[in-house]
Amino acid sequence: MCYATSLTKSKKEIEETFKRDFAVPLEYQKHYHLNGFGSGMLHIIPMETDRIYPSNWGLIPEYAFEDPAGFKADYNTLNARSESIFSSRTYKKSAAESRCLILADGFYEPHHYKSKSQPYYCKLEGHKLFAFAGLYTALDDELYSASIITVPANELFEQIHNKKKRMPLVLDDQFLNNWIEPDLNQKQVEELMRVGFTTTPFETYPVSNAIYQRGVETDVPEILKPVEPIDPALGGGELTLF
DNA sequence: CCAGACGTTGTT
DNA sequence: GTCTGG
DNA sequence: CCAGACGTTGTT
DNA sequence: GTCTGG
Repeated sequence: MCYATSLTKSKKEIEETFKRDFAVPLEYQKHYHLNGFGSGMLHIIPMETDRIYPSNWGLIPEYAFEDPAGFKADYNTLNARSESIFSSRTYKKSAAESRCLILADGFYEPHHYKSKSQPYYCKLEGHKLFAFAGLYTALDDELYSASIITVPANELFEQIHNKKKRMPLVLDDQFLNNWIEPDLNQKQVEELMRVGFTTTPFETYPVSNAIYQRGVETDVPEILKPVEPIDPALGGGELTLF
């Protein structure tokens, strides 16, 4: 998936880590569980801006600017598959011209076991900030829309996200600036998507199924508390290296 | 040719 | 706006 | 795990 | 009978 993320750090820590300021500081809010189907904002660094901007989650292509709500109702663009961004009518323009860094410090993946599902919270060692590779369009001067790129799951994430076996493209720190360089050609972007996934170890553990329920306030610190795994083969809490 | 798609993977 | 499918 | 599919396509 | 999807 990657239909839910977290960004729990302070404005100051985010600005220091990514060495850029918030363009619209008042828009920033921490999120412990930001649901892609909700209305909470992502925070992104669009190409050639050098600042951090709020962004709706779910890229609205330019051809749909007349009716963004109608488009959202018909098409799910929370994620964009790396394999098809250059052939997709919806994503190709952004793939070539409008890539972004999507700031986060965690995300949620569903794990399936005996016809049940349990979400796993996934974060980097030390709960460090990181950036997803993303695509965007500019809705106006201060608001964007964006999608998180997904790639085939690696050895860790195919155990966790064991149904779809996909994972969001978490960029290694060394590639952050590369991803938003304006003059990359298709081959270079494709190479970054192939080799850009972070080598930093992940820590993953199961959390409450409450994040699947409607009408429950899940965007609270307690949502990050580990719970008992339903799958005995996948322990929780340990550092998983790969 | 023209109408219609254009997207991805979630749970109860 | 542009591509795909019927 | 268990239920359900298991297939291909131009028509009114 | 065996694979896929939920």
